[in-house]
Parts: sequence; structure tokens; C-alpha cells
Amino acid sequence: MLSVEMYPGLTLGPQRIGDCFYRDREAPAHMSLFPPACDMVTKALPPRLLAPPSVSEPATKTPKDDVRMELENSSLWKQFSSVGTEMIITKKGRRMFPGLRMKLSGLNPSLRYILLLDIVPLDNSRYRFQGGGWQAIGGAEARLPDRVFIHPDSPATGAHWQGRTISFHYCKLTNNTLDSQGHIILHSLHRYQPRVHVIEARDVLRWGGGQHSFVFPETQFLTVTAYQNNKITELKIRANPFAKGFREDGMNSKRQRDARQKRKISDLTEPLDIVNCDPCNSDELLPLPTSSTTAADLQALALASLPQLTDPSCGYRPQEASYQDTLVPEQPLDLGQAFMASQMSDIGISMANGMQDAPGRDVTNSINERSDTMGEPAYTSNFAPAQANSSSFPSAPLSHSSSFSSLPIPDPLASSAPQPSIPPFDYPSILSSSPTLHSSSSSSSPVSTTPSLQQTTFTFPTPPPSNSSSPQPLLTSSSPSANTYHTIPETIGPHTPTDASFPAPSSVCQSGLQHQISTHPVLTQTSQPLQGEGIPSGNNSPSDQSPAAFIYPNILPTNLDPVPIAAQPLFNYNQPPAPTLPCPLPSHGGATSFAFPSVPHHMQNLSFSNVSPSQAHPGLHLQNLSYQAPAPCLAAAFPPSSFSYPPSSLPPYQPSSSFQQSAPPTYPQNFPNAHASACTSSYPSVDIGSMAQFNPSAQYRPEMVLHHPSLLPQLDPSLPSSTPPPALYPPFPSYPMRLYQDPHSSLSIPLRHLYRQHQHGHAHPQGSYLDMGARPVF
DNA sequence: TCTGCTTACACGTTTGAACCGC
DNA sequence: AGCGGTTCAAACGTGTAAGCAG
Repeated sequence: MLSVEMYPGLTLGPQRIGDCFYRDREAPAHMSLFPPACDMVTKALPPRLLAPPSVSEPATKTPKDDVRMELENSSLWKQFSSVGTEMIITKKGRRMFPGLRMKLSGLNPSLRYILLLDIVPLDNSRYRFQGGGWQAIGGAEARLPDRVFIHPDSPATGAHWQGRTISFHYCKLTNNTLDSQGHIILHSLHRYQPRVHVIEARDVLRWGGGQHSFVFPETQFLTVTAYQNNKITELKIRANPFAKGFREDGMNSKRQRDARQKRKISDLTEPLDIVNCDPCNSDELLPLPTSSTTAADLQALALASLPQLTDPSCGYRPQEASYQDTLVPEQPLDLGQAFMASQMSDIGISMANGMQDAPGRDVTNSINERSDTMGEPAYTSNFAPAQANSSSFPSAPLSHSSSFSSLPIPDPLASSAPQPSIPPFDYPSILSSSPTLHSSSSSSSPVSTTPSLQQTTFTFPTPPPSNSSSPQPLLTSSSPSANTYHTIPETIGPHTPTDASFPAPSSVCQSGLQHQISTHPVLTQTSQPLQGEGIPSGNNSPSDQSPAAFIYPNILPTNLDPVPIAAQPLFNYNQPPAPTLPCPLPSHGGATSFAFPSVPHHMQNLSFSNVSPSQAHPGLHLQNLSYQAPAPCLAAAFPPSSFSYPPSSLPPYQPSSSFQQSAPPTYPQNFPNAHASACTSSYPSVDIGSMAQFNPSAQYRPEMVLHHPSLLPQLDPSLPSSTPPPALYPPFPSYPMRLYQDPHSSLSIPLRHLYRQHQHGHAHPQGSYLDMGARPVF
């Protein structure tokens, strides 16, 4: 899994205490996750690894508290998700469609940020399209090296990100496990969830600071090598400009293809008969909704007018709650208008961007936008109604008023409660509606609580909080803004059990955590469940959610592991780092790769073997300090299945939904491990050179790295663990990363000293990848 | 035989170099 | 020589279908 813990490896000097470690597959996860001596270690840690913010800093401080991200083409995504989004993956790499287009707000215009995209599995199941729906047919394949796509514009100022639509259209997906192009490697017939991470780059030389992760449940998709659901095919052809040729009026439409086929046969049988070849005379060019037309043709023709997508071929079952149902109130007309409005909005944005975007990369945004928007209008008429029953996503009632307390929070402590075989997906009200959420990450600004948001967050390895005892207020208000998604900012505990049944951390750790939580204004609510209090029977109660369990298309995954999610308060420059909460971790570990746009070839495919055993949660290995950095694991933050539908009523559908960083509300599943940040873990350091994946001569094999506790060697082992590195920069939760300015690249990362790309890296004008799974050479 | 993957194919879109005129 | 607009072809993106492998 992608874990930002990898970043520590990029840092220089002793600061990189968070060396990645791979937990032994066989080793009990709880052992490493909840070291008994966490408190002692924490105390032993230097107050802060980084210097406090300089006086001049204030002007540039980032309002982390209000970082928001909106999925611009949410409507389109929802269209697809209502049927069961499928993404083609090919050996050479295939772009995603719909593309991820979002708008960011709440960033400090003067600060630089890096945007990352990664895609993590939603569960441990493999799927098959049967009977018009997707069904889990077995366990997922071994996790592949995680790769991250870094937006080509990174790093860019907050003003840059906020001034345009951000698109990850150039990100490609592949099923080639040996891919050397840096594409994101995925398994076919598996379910995935894209995540977008906003990382503050304090300056050109530093990569660190606040991190915000955003997850849009509607962007979940199933990977396929060939489309299984005709509905998806139709939608893609309708909406993707590159597939115009397959539209009814295109030369590559089914009708035309059939005609060509017919001609082909005719030519063979009657070589001299050219009459049929004349398009002008051919009936082929005319719409023939006759009996001769195939069902697909009819379907395509009717798409625009179809009230809904419900069809036996759809991956969802009518009787089951549909995702759309919850999202879209039954207001057919209104919805249609809303959808249209959203499309218009998209178009407007595209136009605006086109006008203001400079040629080059910016153009891509416009292109993407255009691509995404094109065709969308065609669904306007049918979108609204369709949602009602045809959504492939299980509908989960979303509660408008859901608050932290209402969030589904598995009570780890009260494990006595039977865990549903299938972890409920939290489909926060987010889905439902609202586009914008206020980030709760801010300690200062109260955030309206949004109903549960998926707690997916990832965190860079963070230096141990110095004095932190003061957790920052994560959420100020419990007022639910049904329309906004909050993501938990930088909070992921490296050690989060993948299973809800996972043993709770040591009492010491818990107490510490609880204390922190209790002290936290916002956390107080959520902490209750953790303390053994049953989750409010409201909408969020597990039992309530179970019925709404998300079944991709219509199937309940049999082997979904509930993943705890840890939330961590955002780092406040003025305050000590907030305590780290445990984060949910995918059961399967994986190497992580980052794509760096514009990074020199030799640097583009950097790999950090970040693979961890099935249960291993990526974490930081503090060799010298024996300290587990808080929230280091990016990967851990996103549990395989973390969506749950709040049972309550759905908020009105909004074309664009946005997740907002939220903090605390999402602890739920991870609470038990929340203190992980403070826990000590002593994993033996591993010689990278001895690791297969880092051996240039050895071919990467995921299994080869699974048993290595640490992938990154200490840069300066000689330094006393107890000695904090000189504070050169203001403190922030992430490990600093030195970036070299590359005249040719907007994002230059001096990884040469750490890794040398042995692969035949290729420049990716649209973005580059840092392959965490590749084998670095020193 | 079935399922899933790879590949070639045709079509449309995008992009940038070449060309032209001012 | 420089600039701006247009043209054109290669590269790329897309879904389909045939063929292949397990």
C-alpha cells in the first residue's frame, strides 16, 4: 500500500527516523502495532525534529483547517457508479475515464503543494461479472507495488491549484506487473478506490507539512481488461470524446461495424457488388431502430431519453439499496436540472480554464474537462430518475444530520459485538450530496461536521510530536453538512489493524489516546464509542449499516476486512502535532511508487518497497529512536473497505461532491490503535542492498519484500537516535524532503542520492511516477 | 467449454511541426 | 526576422472483435 512513510526515506539525515518497515507477514500485527513501551518512547523522543516556524512564516501559513476538494465531474462519476464503474486496464496503460477532475480550495495561495493520486484496493476480493452483476468470487491477488501519480504541476502554489481544475487525466492504469512506464499497476477484476492527497511543500527544498487526503466514493471502480457491463460501455462511448467513433453517428458504431462486416462478407461473395459500399445509399447511415437493430443500439439511442439505467445487465440489483438512491432524492425533474446545471458548471469551468490556462499542461485540464463534460449532457434527462433504483452502489441512507457521533464507528474495544462478515462501507453522506465540506483539519477553524466521511487519510511519516499534547480541535461543529466530505487530515496511524477484531492496543497506549481524544473538543464525541460505549443506535450503528453494506454492484464481498481508520488532527504550526490515530490498513501490503512529473528519467521511477505483509501496516521504522512515527502510513489510512452507508436519510443530491478533510469523525474503526503514533516499534533495520527489490539485478517480486521490516536504510545511522537533527525548518508533521531545483521540471526531487533508477524510465510529460515498488540502486 | 487476457484494428482526438501571409 | 493563423500528419486514446491461454 502506498504509504507516505516512504517519504521519510527521502529525507536526509537522521530525521528519517521513519524508515519504512515491512512487517513480517507472519508476525502478529498487533505486536508491532501496539508496542508496550509506546509511552516511554514517546517521552524519549525529542520534542520536535524540526525547528519551530520562523517569525516570517505566519504570513505563509496554510489554513490547513479549511482545505476542501470538490469532485467537479461528480455527476459523471455517479452516472458510472450507478451502474458499476469499470476501468479498462491494459498492458500499455490506459487512462481513466471518467477522469478525476477536482477543485481545491482552502489552500494558502502562497504555499506550494504537491498533489498525489494513488489507487488502493477496496477489499480483498476478486470479482466476476455474473448474472448482470459483479460478484466476489474469491480472494484478491497478491498486492502489487503501489504507485503514486504525482500531478505534473506539482509542486505548485495554492493559488495555482485553486485557480483551475485539477485533473489526473494523464494517469494511466496497467495490469502489467512489470510495467516500467510508471503507470499505476492494478489487478484486473478487483475493486479500487482512487485517493487524492494534497501535501504541503514548505518550499522548493522541502516536502512536508500538512497533508490532506480526499476520497470520493463515487470514484470507486472495478478493473477489467474488457468491459463486462454493456451499460458501462454505452456510458463511456457517450461521454468519452475519444470514443466518438463508436457512437451511433460515428463510423465505428455498431451499425457501421456491422455494415462493414456485412460488406466484407458481401465482397467475398459478390466482389462486384459495390452498391452496399456506398454510404449515401446505404441504410446503414440511417437510424434504424427496427427489429434489426441490436439491443445495444436501441439502448444507446435511448440513453439520452432513458429515465434510468436500470437494466438487468446492470451490476446492481433493484431490490438492493442503490447508491444513487441515497444520493439522489426522488426528484426526477429537479435532478435532471441539477445534473444539467452541474454539466453547465463543468463546461463553464472548462471554458474558464481554457481561457486562463496557459498552453501546456494547463491545457490538459481543459482537454480533460472537455472530455469529461462531453457527452455528459446526454444523460441529463435520464440521470435523475436512474439513480433511484439503478445504482449499482448499494444505497445507504445518508443522514443529513450525521455527526461524529453518528458516524459508524466500530467499537474496537467492544469487539464483543459481532463483526459483520462484510464490513459496511461508509458511504458518507458525502456521496449524497454536498459538494463542499470544510476541512476539519484545522485546529482553529471549526468545521462543520460532516456526516461520516471516509476516513481515508494518509500521512507522511511524522516526527514525533514534541509536546503535543494538545490535540487540535478537529471538528468544531457537529452540524452536518451533508454535502461535504471531510477527510481526515494527516492522521493515519501506521499501525492500524486491518481487522476490526484486531486486538486493542495496550492499555497504556489506549489511555493516552483516550486522553487525547477526550481532551479534544471534537473527538470527545467520537471517543465515546471507543470507550466502550455502544455506538449510538442512530443511523450509524453498525447494525444499521450492515444492511447498507456496499456491494460493488450487487455483491457483498465475502472477504472484506473491516479496516479501522485512524484520524489525526491536523498539524498546527502553532501547536504541537496532534496525536496520531491509527489508520485502517489494507490487509495486503504493497510497494508504493510515486510518479513525478517532469522528473529526470533516471529519477522518475523511484521505488520504495513498501510492501507489507498481508496484515502489515506500513509504518515507520525508527531505528534509532525506536519510535513509530505517527501517521506515517499513507497506505494504512485507506482500508480496503471503509465505506459505509449511513442509514439515515439522504441529503439532497448535489452534482458535485467534495470531501473535506475532516478529522476526527473518522476514527471509528481505528480507535483502538489510535495511540499507535506514540507507540514504539523496533524493527530491525534491513540492508536495502540485501533486499531483492532493491537489488538491481533482481527482478521485483512483491513477495520478496514482504518480510523485510525496513526498506530504507538509515542515512546516518551514526547519529544518536536521541539527538534530534538540527532544526532547520519550522516543525510540521511530515518528514522533510529535500528537493533539488530542476530547471526542466516543476518538481525536482533529489532522489538521486537515494535511488538510482535502473529501469528505462521515460519522461512523462503529463506526469511522472515514483515507483515505490521499483528497485532503487545506491 | 468457459473465462479472461492480448492484440490488431478502425475511428476520432490531440498535438505540434510545417507552411503561409503579414 | 518575428508573429500569428492555418493545415496536416503522426501520435495517442478508445472500444471492438478475433484469437489465444489456462
